[in-house]
Amino acid sequence: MCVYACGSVTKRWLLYKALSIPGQRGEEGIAEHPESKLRRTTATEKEREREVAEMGRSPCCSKEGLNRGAWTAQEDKILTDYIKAHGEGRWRNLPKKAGLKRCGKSCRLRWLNYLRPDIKRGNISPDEEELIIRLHRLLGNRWSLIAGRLPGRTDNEIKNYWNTNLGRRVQSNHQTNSHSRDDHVDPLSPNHQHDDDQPHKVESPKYSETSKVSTDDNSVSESPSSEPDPRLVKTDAFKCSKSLIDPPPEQELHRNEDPINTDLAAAAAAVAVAVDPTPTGVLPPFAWNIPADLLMDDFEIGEICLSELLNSNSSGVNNQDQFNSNNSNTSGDHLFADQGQVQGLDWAALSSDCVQDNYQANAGSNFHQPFASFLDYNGGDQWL
DNA sequence: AACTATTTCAACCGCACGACA
DNA sequence: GTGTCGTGCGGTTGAAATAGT
Repeated sequence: MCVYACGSVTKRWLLYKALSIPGQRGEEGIAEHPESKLRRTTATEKEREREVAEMGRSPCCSKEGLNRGAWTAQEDKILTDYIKAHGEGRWRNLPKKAGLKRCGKSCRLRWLNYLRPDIKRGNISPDEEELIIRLHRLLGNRWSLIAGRLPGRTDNEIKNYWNTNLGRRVQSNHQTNSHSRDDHVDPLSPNHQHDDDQPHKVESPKYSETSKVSTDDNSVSESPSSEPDPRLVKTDAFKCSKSLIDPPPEQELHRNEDPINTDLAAAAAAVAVAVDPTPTGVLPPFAWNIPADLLMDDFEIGEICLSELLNSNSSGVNNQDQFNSNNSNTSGDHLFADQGQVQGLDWAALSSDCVQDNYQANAGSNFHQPFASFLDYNGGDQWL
């Protein structure tokens, strides 16, 4: 348990520091926590690594002789200089070439989460916070997708922010709401006055409990009640994995998760990318698995079959061509409807920047209102 | 001031995917 | 079809910082 670890281990660590037991880590000789070192070199761990290696899958790097833990300024500089000179990628070989005693994975993480020049520093703004909440409502714990909508923010940062701030607030707000449903105020809705304006003491659950909210509980963290909001998005259940691409057997679907919410989440994730594809945006493969009738029923998108939207080329250059090509190739068992179903569709509207224009120009004639709101037009200039 | 409890967030881990041989 | 590699993702950990007593 984290509580135990944070308390007693820290105590022993302070004692350890006070006694100045020598320990070296990194080039600046940062002392490593004695227990963490113990933990990381247990026999079972080594055995597991060996087992994995014997099974044919080598570990990402040999962990012996590598620095771990916090990065030093010198290491940062070496990594930054190397990437500036040679570019990103080839992470496995990077440490050796750059002269770093680090795992390639660690280098990648350090670069992506900390050293990248476009990283935005500083606190999460109220606007960003609202965006995170709304995106989380749509996407669940798809941190990388959420981060993709927040320029300069990393998935790790957002994940941490959610786990330490928002998740807890969402949970406590939900409890508040369930006690006073009649007032029709959603404290986390975009229209609600921001919490920063009304500081209040949040009933602080133990940290470990907060973590459990997003991990052990298979539902979205704001919904512990017995009557989940049907729009809510499940979290763990729709991790982008093969299980979503290959439809599970019927009984599997009904095992322990709500397939509707699972598919809605997939739809939401796909739409979030498809509507405004970024250079890094990719169309999630599980888009293929979304039943068209389900989408039609739930989002009332009229002439537009959302599955077409989901399968539209994220580059958005010529979606009609892409559609035709996809349909004629019949490469997969995807869910394209009859092409006639989408006649009259403004293909250009499916490309990134045109969605907003189209909505404004047609006032929902092509994009029916529920769908438009699903895409989350913010009422101003800001689109999700 | 000293100690303890709690929170934050960078880093780590295992797993899964796509590409390729 | 299979195995390996390179990469990305989400969950978890724990050292350090901060708040509370």
